[in-house]
Amino acid sequence: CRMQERTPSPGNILKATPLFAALDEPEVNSLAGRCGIRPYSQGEILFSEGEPCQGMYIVVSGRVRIFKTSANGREQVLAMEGPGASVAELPVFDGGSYPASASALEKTEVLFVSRADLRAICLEKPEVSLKLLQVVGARLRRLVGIIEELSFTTVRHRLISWLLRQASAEGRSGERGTVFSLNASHQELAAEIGTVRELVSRNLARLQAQSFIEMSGRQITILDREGLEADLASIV
Amino acid sequence: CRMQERTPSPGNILKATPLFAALDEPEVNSLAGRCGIRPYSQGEILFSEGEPCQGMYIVVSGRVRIFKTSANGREQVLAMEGPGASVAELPVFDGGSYPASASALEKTEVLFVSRADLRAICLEKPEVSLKLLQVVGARLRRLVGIIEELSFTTVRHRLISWLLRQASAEGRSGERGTVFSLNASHQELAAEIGTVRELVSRNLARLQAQSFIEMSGRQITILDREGLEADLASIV
DNA sequence: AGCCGCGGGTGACTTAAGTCACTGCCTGGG
DNA sequence: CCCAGGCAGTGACTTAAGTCACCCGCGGCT
Repeated sequence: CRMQERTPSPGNILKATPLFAALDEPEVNSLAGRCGIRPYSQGEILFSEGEPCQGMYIVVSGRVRIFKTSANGREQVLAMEGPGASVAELPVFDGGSYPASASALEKTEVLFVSRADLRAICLEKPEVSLKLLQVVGARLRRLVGIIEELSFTTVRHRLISWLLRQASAEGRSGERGTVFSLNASHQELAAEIGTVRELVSRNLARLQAQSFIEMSGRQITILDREGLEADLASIV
Repeated sequence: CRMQERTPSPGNILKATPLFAALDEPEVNSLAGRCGIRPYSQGEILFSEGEPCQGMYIVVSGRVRIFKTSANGREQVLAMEGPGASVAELPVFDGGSYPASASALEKTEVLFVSRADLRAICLEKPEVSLKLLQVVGARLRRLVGIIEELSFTTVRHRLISWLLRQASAEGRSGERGTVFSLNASHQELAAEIGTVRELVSRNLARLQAQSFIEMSGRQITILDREGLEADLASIV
């Protein structure tokens, strides 16, 4: 079902991006002329933490992963953004450097909007700023959620949350429960929930031993959704 | 040196708030007429997580603490805001509820700006939106910093960071090192660095035993700043 | 004076989290 | 076809983190 063979033009992308919904035809075209499409292959870095911020990115196709790296090589994922989402809107406005790094999870295309262009648009069309603030609000909520999970819960808890989220996002209902496939490696999953590979492996095994889930290959079946939810609630 | 006896008028406060620097005299007055000052006593709640967001607050005097509460009663501080800072700008724009709670750390006065008023101003004066985005950028950076600390470091590490931060913010240099007074209870400090009272107590004691710091009463002296910084860096 | 009650200190313990090392599997490239 | 390299599973261990219980001391209150 991958039918998106051709890259759309910058103009068409901008028109389809909620952020710029308030712009009219000539404005979109003017902006489109000044921002280019950049292709990235899997694993490639869009920008690294600490670099001066040049502008904002809009994901056209593929997925972008935003993350922090620790001194000893561990990673913590802050966000994953798919088509239509914007990346690094904020450093554009506070003049600082990028607070985290970004890489392409798969083959990815992004639209790049320079600092100056974005600021100009915001001054001209206040609705764009409001939309931006809305987008940023959602991002802030997610960060607060991460802090909450890291501060208050265990690895097991975070893993269960992740499984339930994944199941409701990508799961099809099978005869024995909701089924979905694990696209990420344990390593990657560990970075998303803030721990290390081994703990992901062990906790998954334990959940299977407790008959909460079943794994075969990259396939995961949620056998006991209520049980998992109860487990989340019960941690006192 | 507490000479701020009288509460200034809303208009004067707004004029002194960087956020609204772009507004001219009549605009400020118009806004001032529509927003009121609210006084809070120590420990009082401004708003609680999950409540629908009515508007934004600007701290006039005192300090506001923004925090999350866990099911078992633990707290995690997300931010502390003093005079001139704004609180809860973001939920105004994404229409959701407050993502965290806020309480007054001391006797505090805040200015309340309603959702509708703030949005109206942003549409009229795009510079205000840009300023808002800048403020929000700083907030986001701090949240990312908290995530980094929680995900990558230990309680000891976070405590040392806190001590060094506090020392450079409020410390006077004494003969044996930088001196400052611990205003917060161990309980409060624990909430700020994301742990529990007992660990704060023990880690402080251990730092004193290692001659990194000295405590007497609420007074803390940083005896070996370089040592503490080296300790931060050495955790591999 | 007596007695809360809060904030603080600490010993003893449990358990989660992380580290290290090694094994095995599977897959894609030569 | 075979082998290297990435991914995964797991045992054994160390240590940080948190929990529980109890004690102390001080300040305010009646």
